[in-house]
Amino acid sequence: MALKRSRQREMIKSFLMGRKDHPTADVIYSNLKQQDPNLSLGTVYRNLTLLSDMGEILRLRVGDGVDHFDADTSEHYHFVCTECGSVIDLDMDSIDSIMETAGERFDGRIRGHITYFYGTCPACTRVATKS
Amino acid sequence: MALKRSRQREMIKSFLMGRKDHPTADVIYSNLKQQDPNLSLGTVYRNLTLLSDMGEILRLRVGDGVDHFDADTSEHYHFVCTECGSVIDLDMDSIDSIMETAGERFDGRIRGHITYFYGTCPACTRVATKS
DNA sequence: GTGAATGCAAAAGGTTTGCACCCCC
DNA sequence: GGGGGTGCAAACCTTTTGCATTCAC
Repeated sequence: MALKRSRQREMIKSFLMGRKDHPTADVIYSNLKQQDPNLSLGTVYRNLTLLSDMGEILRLRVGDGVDHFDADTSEHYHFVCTECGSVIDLDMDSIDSIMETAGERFDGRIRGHITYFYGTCPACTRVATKS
Repeated sequence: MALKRSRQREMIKSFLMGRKDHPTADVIYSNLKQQDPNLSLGTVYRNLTLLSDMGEILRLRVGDGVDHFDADTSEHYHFVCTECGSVIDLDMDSIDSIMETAGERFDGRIRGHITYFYGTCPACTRVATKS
């Protein structure tokens, strides 16, 4: 049951660390497939699941039906563009205090929250505004 | 292209209005199938999609891989139990102000946010605490 | 050498869709 | 009667999984 290192897992992790967007399994696969033609999609999924279970990466379910992955596990929030679907990191203060608000009239135990902001990203805003 | 009423759509909508949990398409289907054995799952999905496109119901993607539906379209928040998967309405004040926080250092246009709180629901908390 | 990891392909969900038939206006 | 809605089943997509093989320790 001991974890063994694998070239594939390292490829996947470092690919992810090198990107600020939040690629899907398929994007990761097609990119890495070029430098390692034997790579299989199942391996990509297995490692993404493993890494996120270990807490080394984040699995983002932004609601577009496809999982996105993020190597930045620090607390931060995401914005999803409803035009182009891109997922962007937000530089903002913590809003953890909303959990207190949520817990005031709730009997269970609130351990966390998932928040996605959506709207039009800078690039799409520019296009829409263009004269 | 004009919308015609359909017995099935009305069944679905009123079933949904009669529940405070947030059933999945399959739960809706199996329940209504009993009073209308000819009902098909495709029809349920088509109508749920139609109703949510019209804004008459909400499609909740809570991250468990299955869509949940809610006839209450008023602004409110949801809690998802990580033990039993139940989705519960939260009685809480608006946290729309988080959008201002999010927008401070962001160039795009933020139009909304989706927030799910997660943790242990009242029922599961009780079980876990039981001596 | 042992068992974890891979590659391949099949399977498993959940959701959508094509098509012939039905029903509402 | 025309066109939207339904039922049925097949198709779709993303993700998971079984199994024989390969690789790390």
